[in-house]
Amino acid sequence: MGKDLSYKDKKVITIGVVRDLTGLSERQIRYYEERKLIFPERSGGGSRKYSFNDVELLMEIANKIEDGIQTHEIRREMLREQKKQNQEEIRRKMIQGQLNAQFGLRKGQ
Amino acid sequence: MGKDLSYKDKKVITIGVVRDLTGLSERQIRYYEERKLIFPERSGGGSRKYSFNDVELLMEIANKIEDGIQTHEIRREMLREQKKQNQEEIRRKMIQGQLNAQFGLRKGQ
DNA sequence: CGTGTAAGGAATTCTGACACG
DNA sequence: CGTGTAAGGAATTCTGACACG
Repeated sequence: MGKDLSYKDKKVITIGVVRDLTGLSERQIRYYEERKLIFPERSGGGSRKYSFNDVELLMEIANKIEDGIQTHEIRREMLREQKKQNQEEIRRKMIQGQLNAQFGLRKGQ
Repeated sequence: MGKDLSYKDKKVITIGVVRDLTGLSERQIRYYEERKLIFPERSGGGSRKYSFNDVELLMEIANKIEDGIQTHEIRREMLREQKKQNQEEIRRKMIQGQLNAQFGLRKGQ
């Protein structure tokens, strides 16, 4: 149930490493969070922790900003994409439900 | 040429996160480095950085130590494994070389 | 041998603010 | 709006050493 997100989605990278990986400034990285484009986790002491996916996302964000797109516009784009993907997932699950009802695949035993 | 080591082998995780991920103490993690079982990179300021592969390796090491195997013995095991893998790689490359010679596949145009 | 710990210092990160434009 | 920066503090990490066993 759900794919193995083990590496790419695990939030383990501190902001300094993200800075080195992306070439962005820490200021920029924190600002994109403030604008709700990126959502790091926090360590017990409060340090931000990012995933490799976050790193890739940050680079996409940086590209769009260079193209003059504003953060709130980027945010809308991202929300739209997400909604589309959620609906796809719902559709898949409904189809799966139909199949299970038809052929009676039960989970557990 | 060579596989895409992009995530699993990238050294981006600081020791505190590795501690949380493995359940080992920082002392243990540093000690296994001292015994040449693990090889983190260093940031500019000198902080250790580990890969997900390192994290997995550390858990294997911890298991062996719990089984009473000493670090120098673990080290020998690892060297043996490495040597075996290197030889496999050499063999593969030689075979590949033969095939290229036979069928004249040239690289570049 | 493998690990805990206290010690002191250095690198890292955090937040809120002022600045520019 | 997006980003730089100086400021002060807190969390993180580092090394070398002493301890136990």
